[in-house]
Amino acid sequence: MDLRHLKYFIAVAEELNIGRAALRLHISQPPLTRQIQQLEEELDVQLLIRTPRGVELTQAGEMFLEEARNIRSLVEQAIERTKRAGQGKLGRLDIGIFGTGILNTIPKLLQLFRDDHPDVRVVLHTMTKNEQIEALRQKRITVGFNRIMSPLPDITCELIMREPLFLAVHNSHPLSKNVSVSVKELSKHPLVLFPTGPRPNFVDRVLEICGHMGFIPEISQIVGDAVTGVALVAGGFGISVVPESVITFKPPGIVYLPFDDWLTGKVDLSCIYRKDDESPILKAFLIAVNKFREQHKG
Amino acid sequence: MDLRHLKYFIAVAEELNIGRAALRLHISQPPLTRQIQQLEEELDVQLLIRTPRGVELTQAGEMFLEEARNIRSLVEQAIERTKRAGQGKLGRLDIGIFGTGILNTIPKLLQLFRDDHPDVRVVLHTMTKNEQIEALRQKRITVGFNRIMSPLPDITCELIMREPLFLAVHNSHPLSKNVSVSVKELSKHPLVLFPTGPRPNFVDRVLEICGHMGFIPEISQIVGDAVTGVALVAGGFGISVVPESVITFKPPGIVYLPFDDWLTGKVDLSCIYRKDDESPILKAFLIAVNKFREQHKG
DNA sequence: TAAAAATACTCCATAGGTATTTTAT
DNA sequence: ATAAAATACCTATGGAGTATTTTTA
Repeated sequence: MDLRHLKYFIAVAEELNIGRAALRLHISQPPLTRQIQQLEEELDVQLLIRTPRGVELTQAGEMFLEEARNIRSLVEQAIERTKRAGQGKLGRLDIGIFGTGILNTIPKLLQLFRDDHPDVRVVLHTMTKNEQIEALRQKRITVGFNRIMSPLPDITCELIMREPLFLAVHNSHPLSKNVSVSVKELSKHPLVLFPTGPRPNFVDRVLEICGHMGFIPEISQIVGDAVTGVALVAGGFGISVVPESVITFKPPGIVYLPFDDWLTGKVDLSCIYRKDDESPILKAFLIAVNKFREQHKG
Repeated sequence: MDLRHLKYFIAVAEELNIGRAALRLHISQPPLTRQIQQLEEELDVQLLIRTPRGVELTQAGEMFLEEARNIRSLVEQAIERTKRAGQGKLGRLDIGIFGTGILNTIPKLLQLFRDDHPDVRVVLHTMTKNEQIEALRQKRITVGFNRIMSPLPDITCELIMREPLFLAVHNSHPLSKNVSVSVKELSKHPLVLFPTGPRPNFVDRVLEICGHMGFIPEISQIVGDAVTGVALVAGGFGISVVPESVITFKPPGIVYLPFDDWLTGKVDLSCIYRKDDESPILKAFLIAVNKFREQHKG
């Protein structure tokens, strides 16, 4: 039995006349008769009662009609869903996240993606950079987010945006009276940096910037994440440097200041994915990334 | 697309290797490759990622696999259900009933049928003999039950059992002291008979028996059904004649007596159905009727 | 007797087979 | 270098067409 038999039987059951059904199916009457006979033979069931006016359905025929319609609609649905999945419109997107990107940028980007792909279930997984790479390779995630990325042969790293850095100080600190500061100020105060975990990371980026300016800062603490770092600053434990994303998080007493020699003071946010990943969902996601860049350029 | 594509795709998705799947399907590898390509082309979707080790599923492939399995099981179920329907094991049996048969005989017979056909829904419709015939012709019912039946060209009437008649008297009545009575006694007391409705019916059967014995009884009342008739006898309104089925209904004060010249005093219970009805459910029912007759003969 | 279904036969599209090539690690 | 998939080409099953016969109310 195949789907043709179902289609033919449904037509016959609806027309109650094999000749008319054949017309509707754009075939001639004899092959339709034979297909129905074949179906009856295969099922070992009489589906139709032949009358001189046409045919009528037996109880088994009624039952098979119902089932055939169910199958037909399930098949149509399967085709539809599969096509949509093939266009990246339906399915699941697993994303690895870590760090400050999640505070502002990533939600905006995901919003953009979900507007175009409401039926894709986006699942976020908090993991370190190395866990992301491992998860990408094992296909547990499709996309990761990172700031500092050494090049890898099998992973593509695509820049999403380049964010300026800000100084975080307590409002009791003398620097807090300025409207902007120089990177050189970092040499004069103990620094709270983040994150802990595998290097290189944002800590090294800050050290690199200081290096460009010709000094090595004094690090008072390295903490797990930006929120903890800012909380320490709010508690008077020194000053810190944060990407722009973080300034939406502003506990009492915290002041964020731009760097006036900020040209050097930037940090990237990138997304990473498997080089050999051709999946339509990833393609769709990268289109959203491009849109996001368009919106945030300049 | 047809069911072959689903079967093939499921095999490939399960083996994750086209060659192995082809072995399992007892076909060679190239046609299987082509069928899968055809499927992908038709759906305009990449279902498989070809690797040097075999294949793996894309997200769309995973989705289609799930759908394909659903369809396959629905098809299997459809075949199974239709076959069972074709054997009269599944479906619905509409039965027209009327009169005293329902008190004892019909329930026993239905019990027999349902033991063998638990998945056939038996629906009882109370209707007069003429309504039964009309309903049979319109296929609203498949079987009817009757006691007195004039032959019809399109309806078969099949005897189920021949029941002896009993006299129903009140225990204050002189006849109630006997162990059995003669039909002739019916000439000496006013008779309560049933049913009302289209003739000929049980009333005529009783008159016929009396006629054979050479007298015409005095009819005090004709009531709708046996239960009403017996109730009247219990209330002292005369005596009545009932088929054996009725004696399970025994209100206080009622005594049932067999006829000692009972050879003439019998009444039939028959089932009726369309002569041209070939449905397996009717066949199954008639098998149950035969079984019932076997059990009750002699 | 007339409308519909069934049968007889013919043709060709396509599923499947064999042999071989291409591909990707 | 190897295992698997893809391609090329051939064969033959069976679906569809035309003409005709059978059926039954």
